[in-house]
Amino acid sequence: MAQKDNENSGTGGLGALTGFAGYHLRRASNVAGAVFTAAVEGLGLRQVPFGILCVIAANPGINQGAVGRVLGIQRANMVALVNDLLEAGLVERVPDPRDRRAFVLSLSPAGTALVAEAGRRIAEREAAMLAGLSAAERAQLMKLLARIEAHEP
Amino acid sequence: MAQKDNENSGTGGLGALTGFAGYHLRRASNVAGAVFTAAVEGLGLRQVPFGILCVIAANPGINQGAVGRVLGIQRANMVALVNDLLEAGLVERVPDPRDRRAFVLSLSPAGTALVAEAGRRIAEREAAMLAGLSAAERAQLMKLLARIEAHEP
DNA sequence: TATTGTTATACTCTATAACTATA
DNA sequence: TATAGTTATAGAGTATAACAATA
Repeated sequence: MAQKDNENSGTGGLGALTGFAGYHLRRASNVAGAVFTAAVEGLGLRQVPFGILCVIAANPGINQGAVGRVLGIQRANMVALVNDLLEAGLVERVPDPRDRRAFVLSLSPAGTALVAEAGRRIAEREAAMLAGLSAAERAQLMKLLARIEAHEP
Repeated sequence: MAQKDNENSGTGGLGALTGFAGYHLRRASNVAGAVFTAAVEGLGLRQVPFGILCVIAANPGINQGAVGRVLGIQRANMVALVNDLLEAGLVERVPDPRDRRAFVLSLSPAGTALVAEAGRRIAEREAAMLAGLSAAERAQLMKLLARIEAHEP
């Protein structure tokens, strides 16, 4: 019998794992993470801080708790992340005059420039990553991912 | 002006992040991870060790370096992962008679039972996660993710 | 020389509990 | 009482460099 040299040809030997969406989401997410890392090489930027910068850029005056809620980051974890961005001179933080518990966040000129430059590079690399997908397939992918993101476990 | 209470209605205030596949892959992967955790509650199992068990189940006699290559796990990180599975009595490891550097891995009866039980639970929860997607959409999702997984950054 | 398994190490991301000061 | 920010801590996942034994 010349068929079936390999127990699981076509699945890479993944076995039951092949059918689980969670596994493929995690692997694909890791690939996208590597694409991100390659794209921003030399900029000293990682995925989560870049996300924070994008949210602040889109919502100047937002406070850090709200940023965390948008991105699904715990308040406790936001502290060090925002501190790093402050120390890097990418974000400015001033007390909120209407709520003395809170701080108002905005991007510095350097932060604005970095988001723009990183965004260009990431878009370029992601386009390469998705080059095998038609425009309709890319739109479909984003739609399907959005529906999974909306799921409450 | 009743329009535009929110700067970015529809995108959740994500700004430029909205257009990046990597962001949505990471968020969707996190949701799937939470679904996994809820599914296997009480089994003492996490995503990566479950993946290892599945690969060993599908490839009895495989060595740990090969498992790592299938799953994209560094050799160095495989050591502690396999040791944990050995200590938990889920995996058996015997020296490879044909290569004295290597060990041959297989599932113990407990490991086989755990993979079966966890697989059932995960399939059930993933079905709920994907309940809003048609069968065609689910197939499309898996196909698109597989193409991203195949990308070399 | 290359590969298997190993140790050591470090960083990123996520998670929980508890505290403070304001609201 | 609830919320904004904070501290401390822990665990999971991923990454690199270097080593010994074997191929």
